Amino acid sequence: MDKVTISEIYKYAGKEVKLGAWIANKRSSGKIAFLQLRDGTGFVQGVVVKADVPEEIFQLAKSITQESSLYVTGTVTEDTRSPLGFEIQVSGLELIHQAVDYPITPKEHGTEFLMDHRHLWLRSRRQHAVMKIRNEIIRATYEFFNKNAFTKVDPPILTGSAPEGTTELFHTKYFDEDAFLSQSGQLYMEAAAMAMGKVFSFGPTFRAEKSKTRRHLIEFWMIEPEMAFYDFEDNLKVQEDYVSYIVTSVLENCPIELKTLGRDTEKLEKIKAPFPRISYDDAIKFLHKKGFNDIEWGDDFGAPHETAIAESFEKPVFITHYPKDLKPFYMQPAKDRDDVVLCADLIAPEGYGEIIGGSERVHDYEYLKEQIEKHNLPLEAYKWYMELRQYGSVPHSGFGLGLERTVAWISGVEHVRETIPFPRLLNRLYP
RNA sequence: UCCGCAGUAGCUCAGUGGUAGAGCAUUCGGCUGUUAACCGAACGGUCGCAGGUUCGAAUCCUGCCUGCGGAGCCA
Repeated sequence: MDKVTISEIYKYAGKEVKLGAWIANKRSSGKIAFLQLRDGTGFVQGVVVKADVPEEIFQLAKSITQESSLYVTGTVTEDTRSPLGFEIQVSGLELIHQAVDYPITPKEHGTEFLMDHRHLWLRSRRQHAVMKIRNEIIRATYEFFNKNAFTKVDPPILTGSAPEGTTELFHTKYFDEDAFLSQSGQLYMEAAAMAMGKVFSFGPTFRAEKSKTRRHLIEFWMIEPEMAFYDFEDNLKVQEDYVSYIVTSVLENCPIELKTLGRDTEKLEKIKAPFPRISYDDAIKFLHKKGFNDIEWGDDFGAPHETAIAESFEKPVFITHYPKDLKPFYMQPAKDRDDVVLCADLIAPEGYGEIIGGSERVHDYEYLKEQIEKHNLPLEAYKWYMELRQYGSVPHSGFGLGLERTVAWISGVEHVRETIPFPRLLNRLYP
């Protein structure tokens, strides 16, 4: 008899198998019991017929509690009544551990309760599906960048200086020195691009902001590619190819998960490069036409503005050429005008907000020095960064994609807190 | 940090001045195709905390705590 997982059960139709599983739910009547089994690879129903098994097995099936663990033996049968297409006609049950009073019942629960039990909530169908989609996006990310000759480079997490200085950083100690948790690996990735050509990083990022919305986490994961000899246009091309690639991969490899989540896959099918673009100038005009009188040229967009722009497109949309004063010091100004920079934010459809921020970087030493001084940043801390412009400086570009926002959008879940196994939120450091 | 909403059984909620309620979970009984199974019964309470008004407060008032939604900022 083969020991199998639920994901490969379709290969064993008509055969007897053994399976390690947990009880997700159970229904029983006097002479038949239905066990909803899960093993981490999927969900399948075990059917226990009183007349076909020893009495103690049937009694065990009737009395077994939610989330108890057991070994199940039985014959795999095709059955159209099963969503999976297969069931197990149970012949034997071997209890491993009886669970008592599992807190997450089949009825509805509030967010606070579920978050307090996040370590158990992950077992549910919906959370399982989101984690599988997150994994597929991670897998597809490595595949995409490897196929396109990028090298993965890992920037440090402990840093001595603030890359942008604007957002709040987590402060810690590095023996006797002050240190901060990384809020972006970008500056290090620029150094890496000068060594390796095309690079990407994939790691955690920390922002000590008092943000409290469905798009924010205190600790989140970011993918940050950086490419030497790539200008603004080349950069956008990589971004739309990359985003299209991960959406296609999820559609191909996670159909059951998307169905579990009730995701409208027709909307995802449309996500193919190229993506539409709108300049900041035109976006302001567009908003004025839409009746937004609370915004003028030079103001940053708020969430309602972003959503209004995103809603007029079926694909993610690039908002390009923002005013220089709204953006960090390292962005390259446009060739024909000095008041806007060669940057783009990619706004996801359906109100999920900005998933990418990217730009062409300044490669002129004198101009960069001017900008650092203008932003009142300490030159000494950026000495190594400026040296990249003293030894064979080249035009280069890069971007950062927020993993959790991307997972939320592709999965169609409302809040990013469900897209990371153990979210760190404004009021949550546990479990 | 600001604005709004909420806190009652293990969970989700109803109860808006007069004996503390329902569904789910749990336990017991019934049921051969259930899909949040169903039917019957039992068990289950410091009504967030502190103070106040009142003959009487889950209910009205004040303060505090916690959570949720949104804003700002950002990925």
